[in-house]
Amino acid sequence: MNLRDLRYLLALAEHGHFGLAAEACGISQPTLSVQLRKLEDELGLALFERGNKAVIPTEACARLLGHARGAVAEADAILTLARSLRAPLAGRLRLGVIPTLAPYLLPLIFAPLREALPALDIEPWEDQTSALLERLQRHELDAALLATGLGGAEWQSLALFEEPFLAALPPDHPLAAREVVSQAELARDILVLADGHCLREQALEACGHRGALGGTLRAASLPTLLNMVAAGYGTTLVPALAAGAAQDAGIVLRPLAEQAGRTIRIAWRARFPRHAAVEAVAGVIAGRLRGFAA
Amino acid sequence: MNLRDLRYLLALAEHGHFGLAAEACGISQPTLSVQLRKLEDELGLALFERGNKAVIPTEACARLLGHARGAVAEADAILTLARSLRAPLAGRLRLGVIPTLAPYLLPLIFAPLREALPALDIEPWEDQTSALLERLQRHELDAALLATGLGGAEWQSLALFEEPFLAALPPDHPLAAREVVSQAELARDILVLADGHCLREQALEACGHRGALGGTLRAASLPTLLNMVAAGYGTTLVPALAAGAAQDAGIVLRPLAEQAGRTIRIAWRARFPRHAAVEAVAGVIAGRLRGFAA
DNA sequence: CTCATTGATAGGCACTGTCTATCATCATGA
DNA sequence: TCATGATGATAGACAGTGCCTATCAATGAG
Repeated sequence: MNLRDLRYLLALAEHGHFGLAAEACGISQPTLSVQLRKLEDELGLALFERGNKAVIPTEACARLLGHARGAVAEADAILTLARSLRAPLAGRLRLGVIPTLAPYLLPLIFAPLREALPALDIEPWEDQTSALLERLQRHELDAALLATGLGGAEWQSLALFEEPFLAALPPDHPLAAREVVSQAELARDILVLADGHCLREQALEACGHRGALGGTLRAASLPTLLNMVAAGYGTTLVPALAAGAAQDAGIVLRPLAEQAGRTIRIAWRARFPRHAAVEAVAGVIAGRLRGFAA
Repeated sequence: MNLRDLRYLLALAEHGHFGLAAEACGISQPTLSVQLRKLEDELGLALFERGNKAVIPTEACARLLGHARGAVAEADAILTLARSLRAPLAGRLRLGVIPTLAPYLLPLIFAPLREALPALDIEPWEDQTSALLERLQRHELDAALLATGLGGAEWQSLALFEEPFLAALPPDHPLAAREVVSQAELARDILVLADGHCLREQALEACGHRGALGGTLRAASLPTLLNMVAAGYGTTLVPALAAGAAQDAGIVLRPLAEQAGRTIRIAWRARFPRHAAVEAVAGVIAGRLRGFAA
């Protein structure tokens, strides 16, 4: 049995006339005769009583018609739904974002994304890099905004923009009087984020620290870290997008003597079929942040 | 798109593995690969993300799966329903019966029919011959029990049994003393049914009357006619199956000098596909009434 | 590095859905 | 009564396609 056969069945039941039903189906009358006979043979029962003036469904046929209509309707629903899903730039896109980026970047890009890709429904998910990659691998995310490069043929990624690091100092800190701060000076009383944040390692590396800091306070989030710096517990490096939040917290920002920063990338599974949507999102974000490093 | 394709789709979504899904569908793995690729091409979207360890439905696919399940379920319902409808001796059979027969015959045959054809659901409909034939023609009845022969290639019929006529007399009627009553004597004060009842014409013909009776009382139904005879308004002919009812009404019955009666037949449209059911019913009725005329 | 697993591809075969042409049946009307 | 038109069924030919076996390509494990 076939969806086509069911369409023929419905057409014949509706028209009560082989010729007209065949025309409605876009086939010839003999074809309809043959196909319907086959369907009757397959089902093992007479579906229509052929009269001289009319072709009338048998009672058995009448009881099948509802199901036939149901099957055809479901099939049509699939076709319709597929047509609406076909546009790669439409539908839900689950986008992971690391915590040191999300609160500062997302407000900047939501409006441009909505304007450029109105049919794309972006669903953000904030977590640390390793968690995001696991979710990507489990198909629980479609793409992620990260600050680390990643290798392996299973991943694909695009660089979006460079985000410089700035020295963050309490207002009464001796270095706050300088125009420019060197990493070595900053490193003496630097505070960093807790384990798992990629910014932690990147900040340590930028300052020349190699191992972990013993006994140093560690903040669980960037806002907390900024508050600790503002309260005079030490210094830190902040990514440039968080500059506004840092200043609001009462922190003094200074450029680094040796420029340092991180590259924000968007990453996805290499086999992800809707990579076109990801690339479109990448284009919008890169466009919005163009020239940001300067 | 095809029901088969949808079954493949569901199997692959369930197993997440081309080889296993193909085996479940009873086809080879390459066939499943090809067919699924075709379905993806037709729908214009990727349905599965092929990984090295697993084949995972895309979100678009997940939204289609429900409809696919629906379509397949409806198709299966058609197959199941067809299997149960296939038995020709099952299901509803709408059986017309003329009014001068129904109340006397039906009580006799219901039990044997239920026993012999338990799956057949007989739905009686009482009306006069012409109305029954119209309903048959409109497919509102499947068969009818009639007392008249009927010609034309569009009809088919089987004789079931002969039903003799008996002379029906008021207890105090002069003829009630006879052992046998001749039609000519009976005809002098005969009462007949109203127009439309086939028994009216048959009774008149049996008594030698050719035209209509002027000014004679006409009963709308056989029970009424029997009551009129019992009350002494005149005589009549009753079909033998109504003998019990006539005697209950206080009527004296006598055999006719020249045997007369009517043939009860079952009739159906020549093209009716379930004629096997009608013929089975005919067999049961004929068997129950065998030897009735004697 | 080698081997096993998994999905994709190629070529060939058989089935079947479709067409045109034609027939059989039946009702209608001159 | 017979010709005519309408309707569905049948026959034969052809093209499309679903399916198989054989094989390849990519990937991951030992």
